[in-house]
Amino acid sequence: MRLVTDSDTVRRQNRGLVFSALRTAGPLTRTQLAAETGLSNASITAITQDMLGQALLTDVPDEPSAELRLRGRPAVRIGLNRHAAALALIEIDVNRARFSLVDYGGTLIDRIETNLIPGFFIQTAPLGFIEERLATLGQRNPLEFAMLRRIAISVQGILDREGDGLTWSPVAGLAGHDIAPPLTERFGVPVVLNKRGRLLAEGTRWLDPDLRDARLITIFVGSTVAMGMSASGPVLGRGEDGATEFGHMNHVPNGALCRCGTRGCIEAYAADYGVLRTAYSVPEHTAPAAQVPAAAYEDLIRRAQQGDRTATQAFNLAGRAIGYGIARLLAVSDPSHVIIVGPGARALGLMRPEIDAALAASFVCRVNGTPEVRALRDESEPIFMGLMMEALVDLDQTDFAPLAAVSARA
Amino acid sequence: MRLVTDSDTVRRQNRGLVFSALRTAGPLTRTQLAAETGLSNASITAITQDMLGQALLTDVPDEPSAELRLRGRPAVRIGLNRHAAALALIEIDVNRARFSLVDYGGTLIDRIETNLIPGFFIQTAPLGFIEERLATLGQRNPLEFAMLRRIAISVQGILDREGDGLTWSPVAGLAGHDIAPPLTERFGVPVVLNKRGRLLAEGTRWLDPDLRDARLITIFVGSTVAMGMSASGPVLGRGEDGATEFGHMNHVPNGALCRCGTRGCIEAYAADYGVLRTAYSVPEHTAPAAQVPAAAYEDLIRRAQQGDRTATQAFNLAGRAIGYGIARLLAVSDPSHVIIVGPGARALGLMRPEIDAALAASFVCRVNGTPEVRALRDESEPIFMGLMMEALVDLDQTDFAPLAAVSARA
DNA sequence: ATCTTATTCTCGACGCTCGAAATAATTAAT
DNA sequence: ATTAATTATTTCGAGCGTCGAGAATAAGAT
Repeated sequence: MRLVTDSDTVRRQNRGLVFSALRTAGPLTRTQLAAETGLSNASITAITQDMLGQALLTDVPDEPSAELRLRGRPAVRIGLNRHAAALALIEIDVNRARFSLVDYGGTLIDRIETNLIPGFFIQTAPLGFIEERLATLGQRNPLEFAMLRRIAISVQGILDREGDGLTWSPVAGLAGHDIAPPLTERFGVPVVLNKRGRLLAEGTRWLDPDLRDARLITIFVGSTVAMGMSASGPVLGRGEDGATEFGHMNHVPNGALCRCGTRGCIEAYAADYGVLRTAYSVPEHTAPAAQVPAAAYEDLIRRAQQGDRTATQAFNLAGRAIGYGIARLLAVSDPSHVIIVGPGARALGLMRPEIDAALAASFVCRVNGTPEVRALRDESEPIFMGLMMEALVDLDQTDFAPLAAVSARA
Repeated sequence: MRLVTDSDTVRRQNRGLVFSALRTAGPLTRTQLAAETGLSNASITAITQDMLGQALLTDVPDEPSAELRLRGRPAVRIGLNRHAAALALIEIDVNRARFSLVDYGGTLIDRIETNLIPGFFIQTAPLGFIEERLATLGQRNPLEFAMLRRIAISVQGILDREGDGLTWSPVAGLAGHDIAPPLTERFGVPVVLNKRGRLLAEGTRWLDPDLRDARLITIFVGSTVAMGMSASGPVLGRGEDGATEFGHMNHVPNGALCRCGTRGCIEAYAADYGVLRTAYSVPEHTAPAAQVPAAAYEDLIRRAQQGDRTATQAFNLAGRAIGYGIARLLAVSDPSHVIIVGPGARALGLMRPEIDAALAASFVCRVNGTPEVRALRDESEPIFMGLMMEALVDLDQTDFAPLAAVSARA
């Protein structure tokens, strides 16, 4: 439902524009800011004056190495004030949890990392685990923690309707608890759960300027298969954000048994356990391994690269599952780029022939051409980036852009 | 890219709200309008005064049968002025073309209907055909045609990037021509091509008030299989609107030959020609029939309903293709309703067991539940409705909402 | 006629953007 | 050193659209 627009909305929108310009381009002069946002110089002056007054922005002393000094009044750049806020970012994976404290400028202040054994959250309640580590971060950085404005969590699985917890997760023991409300209660700030797949896509766009305007999907291939979509405009996927259950899209009716208990999911062919199962000729209806050692998967890739028949065949099947999955997705969405990330990215060369074949055999690709498929090795960086930028932009737009001007007092 | 917001934007947005309220609820009093839009009475007075002055709105004389007259100043309802504009709507199907002239209130003024033989547009240039009939409409209704503001066309197939024409269409001979620009040139109004699949979904939402807030997908099953999505917010599918190539989503790698030339499309199993091919045990790699007589398809439904084995089997395969298609779609989107329309809607009973089975076997349905699947017999009504409402709302928001106030002169 | 009541209109204030003109802070030229 | 030129930023007043409060309007009720 569209809402009434008034001068409040105008302020929020245009301040949002200023934040967004500074967030993407870094510190800018007022003149650049006017050009970037499309606002007039007069408005930029008014807006930045307010924001400086509220300590959301700060003057950036120009580097003295100003070689190409122009004539005229020197421009002074202003940027986001790092000390305006702090955020806690939490990444929960199957085998690792990472807690980061960052400031409003996106600088890492402190970090706690914990390796998790499979089934860890069956023993230990996730909420307590999280609270404890957040408290530690708070004790170690009391000043910054006082400025805490958001807790953002990256998770895998399916969120419940309100986004308070998970209804299902590949991380055993994580689903079924209310996570966000108790944390909000305890730390007094909004808590957001984000799907890792989408963050990956968002983060990838932030990290590569060439992709800033791309409509891209990322496909994580590793212990699971997960997809995320991201584009500069709004993107819809499941649950109105850009996260999907791609890995559990059916590939073959009644096919291989997946960790989720269903048969024929893409994941059952393309995740590490699926590839290993095929490679070792284990019947495809056999229960999947709970966890695959990274070394075993790496080893299989090496064997396939050296021409081992069964290993090659396993990656062919994986590529076929992913390829048809993408082809089917293309019937309802049209990304410009497809990026394969995670451990499986190293095997893209092995899977590519089958992926390409599947795409070539699809009607939409024949008519509209094929999106660019590429690999990206490290997924940890983009996920963190996506989580952080998502939270920062949310803070910009939701908390700071609406702030009314502090009227000047005599 | 988000744009600067100023008082112009405010006016456009809020006027858009007024149009939208009147468009969905019919004539309203100023007080109701204020409640519906959230604007203050003062603003509604100002806005409606302008719009009345520009003859976009008009007083609706209250029905004298005002039984329950309240005390106080009687409220006077205002509604959209039918005579403010006219629109030409064109629906092009495989076997029929329909040209309608409607007014700003959505009332049909005149209509030309033509049956098409297969391959008609190979003989006759589509553009000339369209121009000729539009000209006829203009001659028959000169007064209304003078108010023409839009030409909106419903087509099947894949639009080119600019939306000027089609790159592919199941209507032979229709693709490959520039259609919109010459029409704009000749008639001096914007011309929009809309994908039939999406219009169907939009129109269905307009026709059934219960579905007004649903996230729905419609699947047309007949001579083709086509899907559209529609929801109250923005919906993204292929090409950023809610239209997709669902019918050409792969169902079985290297499967039955589709009219599009690809193998294994859903359509190759579920469109009329696919079902007939299966029912008559024609090899699935045989070239599809160019057109299936409606009677032949009806007949097959009757035979299946009477228990004929091969006929039943054909509809089972069709249901399976559609069911897995929906299940795969659900991995990346989450509609609340799935509506089967077109000739195939009569066969939903025959296909439903396989559709339900496919959904039940999917992971997402097990976790999130199954969307409601229902049939809708007539597809012509919702397509026309969707085409009309789409064009009217576009006219409201694009042309009329931005109109500045006519400043009062002494 | 007068009172009551619901609807609509009028008026002044407020908040925001904008263009134009003024001011500020430099370098280049004299 | 002073002045001119140049670029960046601020100030000022106008314009526009919303809003709340109170006034005007047009009935029914008494």
